[in-house]
Amino acid sequence: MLKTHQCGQLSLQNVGEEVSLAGWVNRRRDHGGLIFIDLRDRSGIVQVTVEPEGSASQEEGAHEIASQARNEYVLQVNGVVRERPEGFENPNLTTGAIEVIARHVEILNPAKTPPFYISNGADDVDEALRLKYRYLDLRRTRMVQNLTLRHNIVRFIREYLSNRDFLEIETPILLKSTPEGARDFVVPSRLHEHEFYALPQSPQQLKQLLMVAGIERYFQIARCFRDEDLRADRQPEFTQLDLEMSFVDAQDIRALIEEMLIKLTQLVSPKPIQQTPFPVLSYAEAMDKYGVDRPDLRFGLPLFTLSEVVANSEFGVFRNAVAGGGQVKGILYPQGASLARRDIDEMTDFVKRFGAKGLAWIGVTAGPDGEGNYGPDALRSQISKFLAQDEINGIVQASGAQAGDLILIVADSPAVTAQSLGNLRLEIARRADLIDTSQLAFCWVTDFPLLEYNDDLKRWQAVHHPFTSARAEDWASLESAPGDVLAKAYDVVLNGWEIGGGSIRIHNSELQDRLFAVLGLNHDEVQAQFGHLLEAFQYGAPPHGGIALGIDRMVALYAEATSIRDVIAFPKTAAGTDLMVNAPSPVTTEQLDELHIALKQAKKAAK
RNA sequence: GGAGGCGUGGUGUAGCGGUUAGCAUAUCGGCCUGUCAAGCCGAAGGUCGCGGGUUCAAAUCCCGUCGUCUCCGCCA
Repeated sequence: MLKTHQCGQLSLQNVGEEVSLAGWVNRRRDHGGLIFIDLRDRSGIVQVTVEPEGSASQEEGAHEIASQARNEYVLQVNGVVRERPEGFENPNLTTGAIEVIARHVEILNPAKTPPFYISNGADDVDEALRLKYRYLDLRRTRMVQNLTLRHNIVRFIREYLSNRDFLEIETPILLKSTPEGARDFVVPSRLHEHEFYALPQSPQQLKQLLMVAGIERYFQIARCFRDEDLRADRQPEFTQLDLEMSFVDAQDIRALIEEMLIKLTQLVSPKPIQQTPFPVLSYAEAMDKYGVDRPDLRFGLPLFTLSEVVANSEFGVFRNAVAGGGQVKGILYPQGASLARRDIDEMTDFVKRFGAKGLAWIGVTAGPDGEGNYGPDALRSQISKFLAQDEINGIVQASGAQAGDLILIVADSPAVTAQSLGNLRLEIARRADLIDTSQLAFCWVTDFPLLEYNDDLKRWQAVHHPFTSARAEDWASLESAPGDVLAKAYDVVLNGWEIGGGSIRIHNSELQDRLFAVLGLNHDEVQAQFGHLLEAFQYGAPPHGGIALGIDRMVALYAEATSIRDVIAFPKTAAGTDLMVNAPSPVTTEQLDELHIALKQAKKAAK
């Protein structure tokens, strides 16, 4: 070993010891006589002090070598740990009470000047540059911390589940394409002309087959692949804690995961959990109150329904929305009644992104008059003149608005209303700074619909996936009222991010056949896609269910990163490219020939 | 597939129709024994992403294009 200690671990305990350190020059302060070098390794930073040339503390030449060192040079330093003289401690450094007086300094490797700052904590470097030089970006303290946190989280999960009799089992990466769900990444087969593997979107079918195999308790830290467009919280390849159990019901899995998340949080986060046991909301409740199926419970601002109040209003926008099967719902902007018109216009544009045609607003500037009415003097609104007095009173009452508050209203289809107000709720919280970031707000969302109607395909589709079981009492209405059937499915949500979801599966091939029939899949299609699974279920499949947690998102939340890219060592850009290795890239004609592949004219080249 | 933001010395940015393209920091040289965002003096460093257009004149306005970020669609 070139080193006896890690830089960041030295303390007053080590005073007097002769140590060998090796690491990178974080910063150098050359006073001509004295030279200070902040030496950095993964553990942290320690100050190396090189005394003037000829000092008894050092070998000949050490000062000269130290004066040649530059940022990011790789150094080995031998010297004695010394308590810093009084008044020269650095409280900003964990090792700030001591310093290492250099006896011998050696440059193990010089370094080019890095293309961006590594040593200053600022996070303001162009991300494309960080990604191109990711190996330098990862030297930064923040990134080392994120990778360490990720390791600790995964290690805890492995231990927790192993202690509960789970087996970690690997499943294939080269697998089979299924047209359902996300777009697959496909891999051409050399040995089988014109045939392809697909990378798994998740190990879903394999973990169910492991249950048929009698494994009973399985987990895997699994890489998953989906060829869909990216977002800040979505990468084409991502990591899930994939888990499946036999002989359980939804509550068992939820209890297991909830305990794991609570213990994990205690281990890796200084923040308290807002509420335990985790609140449980039905999907219907979540949509009604928050407009999303992954509510951020760190703040209030519930949506309220005004459909009944304005169903017969003179105001056509409201009346027609209700008459057409839509909804009129609102949200409160606390102390927003005096917002500039420009702010309101910005929020109107904001909800239009989600399909809303407009945003009605009523500023409540004063309390009601003696008869309980909110008259013109108490309101600031572009629509109040179209509304009857009792409608206005009803709206204010339903909103719970106090003087000074602003009521914002959307009238549209239930889907558009929910989406626009659900997102507006987050926007208001950001604008008014209402998000309590000192807590972690977990919750469960349950009782999802089993099926949703796809207007484009004119058929029913599985909301979760086609192996999800309906609630026992709902099987009877599968064919008669598919849209009303609720699933034994559950999502776990943290601070408004869906961090996981799962379900109890169908283990009975008769019920599975009925579901496929409702999904409009004919026998041949089912056999081609899922035949192996259905056949397996005929050999004594245990009742089973599971869950998958998004590791990248979890780590990002604990790390307070805004993008999962910051907790992935080598992530891809929003266009799915890797800027460091330059992927994807063309392959040679020889490679294509072996794969029996001919390329069509590229779209770009055709122009 | 669509919408929007950004692109100026290595890095971060100012400039938004006429500037010698400014500042900070990094880099290089000199001085310096207690700094920790060290300091002081000096130097070097720019095809203003790329292409076209408008104009007497473009970093600046317009169009296209490339890269990147965010969002919508998409993500069982």
